[in-house]
Amino acid sequence: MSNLNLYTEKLRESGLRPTRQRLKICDILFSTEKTFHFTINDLTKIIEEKLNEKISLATVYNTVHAFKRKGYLKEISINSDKSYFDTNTTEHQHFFDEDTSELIDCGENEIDSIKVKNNITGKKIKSVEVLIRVASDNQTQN
Amino acid sequence: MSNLNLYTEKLRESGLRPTRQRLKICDILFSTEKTFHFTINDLTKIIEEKLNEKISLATVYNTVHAFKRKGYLKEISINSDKSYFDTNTTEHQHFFDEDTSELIDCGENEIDSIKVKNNITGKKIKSVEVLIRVASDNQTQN
DNA sequence: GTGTGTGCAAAAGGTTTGCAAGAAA
DNA sequence: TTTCTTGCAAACCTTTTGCACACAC
Repeated sequence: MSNLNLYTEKLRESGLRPTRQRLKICDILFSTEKTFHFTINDLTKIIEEKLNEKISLATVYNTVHAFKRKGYLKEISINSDKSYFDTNTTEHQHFFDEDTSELIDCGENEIDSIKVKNNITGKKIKSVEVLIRVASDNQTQN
Repeated sequence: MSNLNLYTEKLRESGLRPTRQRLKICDILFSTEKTFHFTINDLTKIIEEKLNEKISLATVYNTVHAFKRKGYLKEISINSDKSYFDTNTTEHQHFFDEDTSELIDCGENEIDSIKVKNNITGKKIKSVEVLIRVASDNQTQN
């Protein structure tokens, strides 16, 4: 609970009122140096465990989407029943470990940046997302 | 309804019984030269319109997943409430038009093939998926 | 005070499941 | 006749919505 003033300011700058709930979520998401990946469900659990209190599901959804809209979070495309979010909003790609359903950041050492040589006429490129699916070798097929 | 024997054989080879429902779905998915993208909902509608009959939702899901497991269909990763499938199972990437929620195939003219320089230790790369999100320029943000 | 944000419960939407009846081998 | 498949409805899960109350400014 260290950067409360910082978060308060950041939220206000974005036109978001610094409510208790939003500040707590900020604290969970942005107070560690390490970036991380999470689902809404993960986040809800972390809130309950770390803060020993409940923030309503609707509010968690609202907040996460607000933060995404403001560019503080990125959503990651995976074929999954649920949405994954990333506190690292810089351009980078991901490994997805199918054994554990875990996302792993992928840096420049792992993959060259992708150049789109021809785009669809009349459209603008919003993002280029790469997902490298991995699994252990001894995979059951079928 | 031309390739029924072909489909029957193909299904049998895969250990799938060539039922009436599966053959009809084969006919819809594989009898055109063009590959295409669809959601379960799309497919269900096509079945109803083209065949003037209903195949139960559960069966459509079963069949699509069976075909995916056998490698006759690919699932495409998009952040979406629904799953998209592709009858083109060769390695290729996609544009996703956010204005229309439409998938467009992406060939070698549009993007270089991706080389993964370093993989996660102990894991095997299952696939490398690229999704290029596009939208028209005059996009409302926030 | 006014406008936002929160919380709850209900609803929605896509997908899965259990199970009895039906078809293929 | 044994095994796989279908179809239906119910269940499930994630996400969204409506609305009254509470909070921020």
